[in-house]
Amino acid sequence: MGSEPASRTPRYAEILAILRGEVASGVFPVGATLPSEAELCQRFSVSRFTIREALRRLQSDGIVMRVQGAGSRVVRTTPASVFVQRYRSVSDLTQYAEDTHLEVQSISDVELGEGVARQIGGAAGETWCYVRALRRADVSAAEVLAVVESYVPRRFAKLAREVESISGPIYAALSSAAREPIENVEQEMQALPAPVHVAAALGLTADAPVLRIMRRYSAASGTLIASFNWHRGGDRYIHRASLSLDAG
Amino acid sequence: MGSEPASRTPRYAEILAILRGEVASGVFPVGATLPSEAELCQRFSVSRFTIREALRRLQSDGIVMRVQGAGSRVVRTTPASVFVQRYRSVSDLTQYAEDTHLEVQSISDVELGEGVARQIGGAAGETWCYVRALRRADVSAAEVLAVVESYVPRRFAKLAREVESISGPIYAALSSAAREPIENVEQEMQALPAPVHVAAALGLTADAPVLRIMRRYSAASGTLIASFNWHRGGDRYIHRASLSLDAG
DNA sequence: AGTATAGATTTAACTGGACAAATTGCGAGC
DNA sequence: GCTCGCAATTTGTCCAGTTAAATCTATACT
Repeated sequence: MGSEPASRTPRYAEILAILRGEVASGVFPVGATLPSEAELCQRFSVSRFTIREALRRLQSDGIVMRVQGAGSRVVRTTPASVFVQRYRSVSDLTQYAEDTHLEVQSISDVELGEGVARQIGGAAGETWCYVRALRRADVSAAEVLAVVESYVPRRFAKLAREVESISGPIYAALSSAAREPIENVEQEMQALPAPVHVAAALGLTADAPVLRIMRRYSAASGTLIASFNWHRGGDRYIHRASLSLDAG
Repeated sequence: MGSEPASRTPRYAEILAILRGEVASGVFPVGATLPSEAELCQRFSVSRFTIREALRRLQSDGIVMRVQGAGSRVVRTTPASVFVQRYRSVSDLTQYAEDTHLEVQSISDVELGEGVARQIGGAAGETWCYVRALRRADVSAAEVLAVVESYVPRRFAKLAREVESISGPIYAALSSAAREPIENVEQEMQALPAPVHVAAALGLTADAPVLRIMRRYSAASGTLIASFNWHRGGDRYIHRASLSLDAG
C-alpha cells in the first residue's frame, strides 16, 4: 500500500476491510476507540482523505461512532444490516391511505392485564387510556377497514379524546405533547380467530381468521401509544413490504 | 456564500437545501441531470469537496443517482424514507434460527395458475419447479414449525433438488447460480384458514387461522425464488419487526 | 471536593490540485 | 443504417494543506 494502488480495489476499501477485520476479531472491542485519523494516516501511509473515506463507511455500517474531538468509538462488531425496508410515509407503514377516517367508539380507563402489559410496554395493574375505534376509507364510507384498539398512557388521556380531530398520525401528536421524538416502532403480526366484537364490526363469522398487527411507538421515556389493528383475512387485507439490499 | 461560512450551517448544507428545493419545485424533474460538479462549483463559488458533500447526501437521500462519467440524475423528488427497518441476518428476516432444518416432501414441475403467477412474478401457463417442505427446529425435531411451498424457475430445478444440502439461504445459492445479485425482496402477509395439508402438518383443526408469509427474491432478470411460508396462528407464531427513525 | 479555564487532541469543514475510470456523443468507415 | 474508435466530459480516488469546532485532560482556584 506504499506502492501504486491496485487497479481494482480503492485504497480506502482495503483499509476499510482491515479495520472491519480488526473490529470483528476483537483487536478493537465494543467501547474501544480506534486510532486517530493522524495515526491511521501514518500506519497506512495514505492521506487523511483516504482514511476518512474508510472511517465514513465504518460509521455508515453502524460499526463506529465518530465524535469530533474524541475519536471513533466502536459501537458494534458487525455491520448493522443486510436487508433494509424503508417506509416513506405513514401510509406505507400502516397501509391505509392517508385520508382514511378513524371513528372512535369508546374511550375508557383500563387496568392492564399481564398479557397486554407485556405487549405494549406497560406494567400489569397500571391504568392506561383505552380507545376503541373503527377505521373507514373516509367519513361517509360504510365499510369498516379495520378495528383499532389503542392504549395510551394516562398522562395523554386528554389528547386521546381528541383523536378524531387530529390531523396527521396520532403518534406524531403524542411525540409533540411528550416533547420527545419517536425513537422506534415495534410491530407484531399474528393470525387469530376473530373475537366477537371484531367479527361483528368486520362482518365476519365468529372465529374467522383475521390478521392482527400491533404497533408500539416508543420514545426514550417509554411507550407513547400502542395500537392493535384487526384486519380481515385472505385477500381482503394483504400486508405488503418491499425490501432492498442495504447499500451500506 | 462567497464570504465567511455562517458559523452554524456548513456551506454544503446550504447548497444541499437549495438543490433539494430545486428538485422538489420541478427545476430538476425526475429523469433530469443536475449540473456537473464543476458547474456547481462555479455557481456557488465553492470547492469541489463542498459540492461533493452536498451531492453525496442527495444520493444518500435517494434523490439522485451519481454515475461516473455521466452526472447526477434525479430519481425521485422527495427523500426516500421516514422509518426504516433493518434486517441484520437471514434469521431476522425469516424469523427462524439459522440452524433450522428444511425437510423436502416433494419436488415437481407445475404449470402456474393466474393467482400464483401474479404473486410470484411469473406468467400463467409457465412451468416452474415446485418444492414442498417442512421446517423443523433441527433434523431430529418432531414438531413442524412451518410448511414451506417454494417456486423456482425451471432453469434452477437442479439446484432446487439439492435444497436440503445447501448451507446458507437458498436465495444466496440461486443468486450465485444466476450470477446476479438479489436486488429486492417482496413480502406479503395475510391471515388465512389452514388448507388441509397445512392443518395436517401443523397439527391444527381444519380452517384454523394461520399466518401465510410469501417472500419473493428478485434479481434484475426476475424472480429467483418465491416461497409461501405457512405458520401457526395465535401466540404460537408472532412475526416481529423493529423499526427506527431513518437517520437519513 | 467541586468548578472553571486553558491547552492539547481529535474530527469537521474547506481549499486547490492531480490522475484514473466510466460514460456519452460524434465522426468515420463499411 | 450500423458499428467501432476516439475525444470530451463527468465522477471517483487521492494528495497536501488550512482553519474551525468539539472533546478531554490537567491545573488552579475557591
